[in-house]
Amino acid sequence: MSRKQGQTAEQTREDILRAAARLLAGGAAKLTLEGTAKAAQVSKGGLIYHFPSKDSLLVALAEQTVAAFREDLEAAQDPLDGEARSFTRCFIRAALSPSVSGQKTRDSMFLMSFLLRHPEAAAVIRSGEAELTEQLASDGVDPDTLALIIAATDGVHIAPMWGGKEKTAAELERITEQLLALTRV
Amino acid sequence: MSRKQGQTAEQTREDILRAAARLLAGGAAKLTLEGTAKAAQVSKGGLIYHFPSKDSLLVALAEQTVAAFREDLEAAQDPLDGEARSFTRCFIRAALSPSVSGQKTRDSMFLMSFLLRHPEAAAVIRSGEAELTEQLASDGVDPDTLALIIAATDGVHIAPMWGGKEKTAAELERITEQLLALTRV
DNA sequence: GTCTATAAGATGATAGAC
DNA sequence: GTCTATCATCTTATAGAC
Repeated sequence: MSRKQGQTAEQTREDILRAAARLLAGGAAKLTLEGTAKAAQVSKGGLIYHFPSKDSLLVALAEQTVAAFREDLEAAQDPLDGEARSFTRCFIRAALSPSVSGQKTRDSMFLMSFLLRHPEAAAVIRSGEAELTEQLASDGVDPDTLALIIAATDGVHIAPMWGGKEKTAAELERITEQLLALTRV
Repeated sequence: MSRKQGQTAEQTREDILRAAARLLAGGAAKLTLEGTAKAAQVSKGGLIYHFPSKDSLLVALAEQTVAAFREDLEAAQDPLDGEARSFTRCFIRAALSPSVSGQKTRDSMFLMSFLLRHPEAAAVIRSGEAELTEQLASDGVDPDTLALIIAATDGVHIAPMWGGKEKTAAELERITEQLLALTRV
């Protein structure tokens, strides 16, 4: 009894991941298999066919999140910026670009903070983060300045969780400029 | 059958809140009444006497968290700093002082991100945060600079959740100096 | 490849003893 | 003021039909 007959297994898998991400983005306290299945318009059994355990679902979600930021990073590369410390500037633009930050920030922070409470998913996120931190550390920016840059980009994303308003594109632009300037001293 | 005979009700209440905070600080995915009671060395029934519902426990935890930061803020006031924008500097020192940040940051971030998923507790935290934001906004610092300061202090606290190492006292000092300098231009 | 049914365990909350 | 016992509900996961 195939409900999603027109779809490949891969498409159904993505439907499920998208549904789970959407539920968590809203700040839900918990994610249940049944609730996720309903939101993805799949039966609970159907979901479990694709993700044999809850952990496997959360790990897939974490992998998707890490991969998405990697793509944002590559999209933010500026072929004209051949100077020193260009990777750091690329990171700043990727982290603060309105297309990444606008609207999606609060959502992805809720998602991340949820995943970080589940050891297996947390390991995926932390290893992605460690790789990024290492790349940044070896880009030549003064360590204290780099610490400030990383803290500021993280902080921009998290503010909306406290209830702060999302930054406008103009505000993001001005923060981006302040941080970019720090890499050019 | 009073197990905690030597204690006042208030002391038992605090034992329970402390135990709950400790459990959540470790990044636990959920907080159960039974687990909390066990950690506080009280029976489940005993806990429920003090906190009639789980929500009431979480709200008390949120109130305690907000009040604690208020106290840190007052302790960070510098009677010698009578110049303009001194409240912003007070905030920077309070948020980044090693006694507040060291070791406690990751823990309190896990606690906060948990409470923010529970509407009633989240409301307490967000209203405390709104009050603080308003005080900062009216302290005279340029809005874009203030945005950077707030983002950076938030970011310093959250980094350890991603797996980043806690900042050393010296590193905190240098970030503090960079931010304080921004209020004096 | 997706579904139903159900087992097995955990959880929040109540009632009432001491 | 704190405890035990119990209930109703929810949740993950399995087994097996279609």
